[in-house]
Order: sequence, then C-alpha cells, then structure tokens
Amino acid sequence: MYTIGQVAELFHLPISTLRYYDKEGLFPCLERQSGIRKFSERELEALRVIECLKRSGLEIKDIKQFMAWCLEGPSTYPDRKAMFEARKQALEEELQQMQKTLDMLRFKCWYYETAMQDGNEDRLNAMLPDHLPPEIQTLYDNAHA
Amino acid sequence: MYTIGQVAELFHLPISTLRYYDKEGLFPCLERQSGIRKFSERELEALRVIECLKRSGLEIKDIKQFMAWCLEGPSTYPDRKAMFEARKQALEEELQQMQKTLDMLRFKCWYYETAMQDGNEDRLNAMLPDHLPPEIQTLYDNAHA
DNA sequence: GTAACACCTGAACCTGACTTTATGTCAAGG
DNA sequence: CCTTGACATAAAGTCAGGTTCAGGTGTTAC
Repeated sequence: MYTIGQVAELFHLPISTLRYYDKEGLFPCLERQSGIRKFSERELEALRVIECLKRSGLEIKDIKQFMAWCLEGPSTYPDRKAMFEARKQALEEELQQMQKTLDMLRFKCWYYETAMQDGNEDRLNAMLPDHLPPEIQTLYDNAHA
Repeated sequence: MYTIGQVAELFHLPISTLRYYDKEGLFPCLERQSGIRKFSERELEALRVIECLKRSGLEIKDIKQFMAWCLEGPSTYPDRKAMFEARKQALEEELQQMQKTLDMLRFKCWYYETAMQDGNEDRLNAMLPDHLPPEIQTLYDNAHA
C-alpha cells in the first residue's frame, strides 16, 4: 500500500496528475482509508499501462474505456485487442512520417552547414532540387516522397 | 499570386489557420491589395517550411523566430543550423521511445490474441514476466528496457 | 497540545493551436 | 439595386491535459 505522494515519486509524476487520473476514473478499484487514497499493486500496474497507452497517443477518456473493459472481464478481450491493433497501426504510420521529417531535418542541417561555409546560399540554390551530393540527394528525396 | 482561399485549398488547411499564422507573424513579407492578402511563391515556400517544422515538434513562436532569422540574412546561419540540430536530436530520441512503445503494443496484441484463445488470462499470467515464447519475450523486454 | 506536514476537495486557471462568432467591406452577377 | 460570396477584423470559445489555489482534515513529533 502506497500513499499518493509515494506513487508520485515512484513514477516521477506530480501528485496533481494522479488525483486527476483518479477523478477521470482511471483507478476504478482505488480504495481509501478515511478519505486518503491507498494505492495497491493493482493501481501501480494500471499506472504502467496508462503510461504506455498515453505514449501510444491515446486520450484519457479512451484509457478510461480500457479500464472499464478490464473490469468487465473476458468478454471484452476482443475490444481490448482491437484497441491495441488500432493504436499499433496508427503508431507505425506516425513512425514512417517521423522518418521523413527526420530526413528533412538532416538535410536542413547539411544545408546550413554548407551555407555557413559558403557565406551565402547561392551555390546551394543552384544545386536544388536535383544536383545535390548523392547521400544528401537521398535525404532530400526521402523527405519529399 | 494567390488568395487565401486558393492557398487553403492547395495546402488542405482551413482559411482560419492561414489567418492565424499571419497574425502570429509567420508571413513577414505578406503583401495586401486593399486589405486583401496576396500570397506569392515566397509565402508558399514559407508554408512548406512551416509544415516541416511543425511536424518536427516546433511551436509557432519558434517558427516565427526562424522566419525572423531568415529575414536577417547570412549572419543567422549558425542560429538556424543550431535550431535544426536540436530538433534532429530531439526527434531521434522520440523515435527510440516510439519503437519501445510499438514493441509494447505488439506484445499487447499478442497477449489479447492469446487471452481470446484461452478464454482467460491464467496461462498468460503464469508465463509472465520471463517464460514467454522467444520472439514475444524480445518484444516484452524491449518495451521495458 | 500544538505545530508541522501530508493529505483532502472543488473550482478556477493555464497553454497551444486553432476555430467560431459577430460584424463589416467590396466586387460581380441577375 | 440588391444579393451573394469571398474576403476582412477582433474577440471569444474549444480542447486536452494538466496546475494552482483556498480552505479544511488527519496523523505524527516534540
């Protein structure tokens, strides 16, 4: 059993956030002793799942839905699986987009490195868009694909 | 020369967003004819850069700073490069985190697939945390690394 | 027994990036 | 001439995800 302050420290979260999660129904089984929240292993596990779902882009209300499904038992396995599948696909697409953005950023770093050496962008502008050094061309093309 | 409506269509952005960007100073050279915004090639190029910087996680006010540097000339090449370097590093770290999250999601998909087959989580709970099938164990470990 | 401290509540406030609303100007078409 | 449609403005509203605050309670330490 942990107090809210101990859990906050364990998870490096502000106490206010834990209270907010509770208010939003993310700890449906949370118990209290004379008003004071008592966090058990069940809530810690919930918190681990919450962190994962949050990172994967879910909103609080969707996480609440997931918690509700968990309470409901095995009949909701398909819902829970569908939710994770959907998130997985969304994240995979986001990852692809990020790779493109990253190539763009790498290109821009090279661009300004070169501009600094030249003192201007004249030579660079003459090279664009298809007379760049080979590996830079790849970055540029990836970023615009 | 384009009207705000044409640009909105070209970039699949609401008109209100373009006006908001203008209000925030993202088009420092934008001209007007009797009050009406006239978007030229310069603003389209700015918009392409804005989209990239936004995807890379920059806030509007930082993008505004970048636009100001571009106006200022070659003396700000180092600032612009530093900005892209910082974004590049941040995005690379974020990408790593996302890979971990993705492994967690893949694990959860397998978990609920298995739970559905079993009709309960008893066997799964007995396998956790270190008696999982080999490739699933890898996902699990990566996600918690 | 009283001070210090962690806890409680509910409500108001905050930030970023828009979006909506209310109101107004202006040129072209029926 | 008047309506329609695209443009303009300022100001307020929205949304997620918290944070802060005022005012009160409970337990522990001396």
